[in-house]
Amino acid sequence: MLLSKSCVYGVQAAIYMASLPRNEYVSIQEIAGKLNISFHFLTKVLQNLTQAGLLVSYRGPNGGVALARHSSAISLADVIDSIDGSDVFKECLFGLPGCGVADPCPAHEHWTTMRSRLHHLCSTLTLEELGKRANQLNVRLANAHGPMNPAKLLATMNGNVDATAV
Amino acid sequence: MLLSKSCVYGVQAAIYMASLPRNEYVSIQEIAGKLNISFHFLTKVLQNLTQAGLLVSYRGPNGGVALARHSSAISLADVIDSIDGSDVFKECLFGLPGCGVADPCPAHEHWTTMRSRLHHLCSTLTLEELGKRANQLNVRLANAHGPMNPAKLLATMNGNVDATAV
DNA sequence: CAAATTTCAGATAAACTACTCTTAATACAA
DNA sequence: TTGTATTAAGAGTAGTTTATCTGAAATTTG
Repeated sequence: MLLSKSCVYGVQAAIYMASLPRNEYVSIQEIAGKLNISFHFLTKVLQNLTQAGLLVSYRGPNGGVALARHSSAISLADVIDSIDGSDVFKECLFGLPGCGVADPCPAHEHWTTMRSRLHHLCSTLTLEELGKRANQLNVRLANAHGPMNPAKLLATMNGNVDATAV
Repeated sequence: MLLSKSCVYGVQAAIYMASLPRNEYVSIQEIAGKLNISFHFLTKVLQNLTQAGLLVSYRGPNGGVALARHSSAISLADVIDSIDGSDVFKECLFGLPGCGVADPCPAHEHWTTMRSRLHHLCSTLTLEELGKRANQLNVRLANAHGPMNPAKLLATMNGNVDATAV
């Protein structure tokens, strides 16, 4: 996949925070519960975002994490950058180091135009917009709508997905 | 990265074959040598391509692998499909299973247009074109121009890359 | 037929990613 | 001050990907 799982978790958490009516401290436990993500793992992921200055954190009762800026001032690219690094938007399609105009790979020209479009999309997509969409009917943020029970789990394992493809 | 390393190796090998003046059996050892890839690993990767019908193989002296069709009839997407699977061009940005019009993620609309562009690019980029480009001056296919010696390796580790960035 | 060359197939090892667990540090509340 | 809730930090575990190695099967050449 384009993004690492850590990165996806971070993005999902950020969108969840942006989807709340007000920007306030939310405990990581709550976020992990809503998104069905391992609490301990999410903790580590969100540390990246606080260290990058995208989130502010507060320890102790009623503490948690909150967006450091208004959701309209944080782009999807900001979040991706902080977790997976900016290589996603810079890398050669074949991962060749130093691939550039002076020493290109065969797909260089085609890929750079593609890649800059991708970068532009992620840079202009703000958490505000994504949060608004997340609040719309029939839009979901995480894997399952609720906690997975054994029956559901078995159903998905048998390929019985509850939604149609594109 | 978007593509797995196995997939990149397969693509590089396919482009190398397409860059040759005539389509003939080439030993995997030769390809691995030219591209600085582990011979045994490349062998396993190319087996995927032969099983997918993109290559034909021949055992014994003067044997090897060759393109099963004309290089203009094999797209980059064909090769990617055969190794990494077609999920690359179908997957949700966040990897949510069943993400579609009925049950979308917040980024669904934006991502699908992006993804279809990517798919279109890879489907229309043929090995013929990529092979031609590979034959042009200053275009390279693989990681290093020659085998890496310890001194070179050390130099790159110190950030001394022999090519300029975009 | 024997020897050399090559792909095919499977076992093993190393490296990386994803995840879990434990212990600290911090802040509030009774 | 003691207990509790919360993030921070880091060590440890499991699974996947990447890479290496060995032997077998196939095919040509002498």
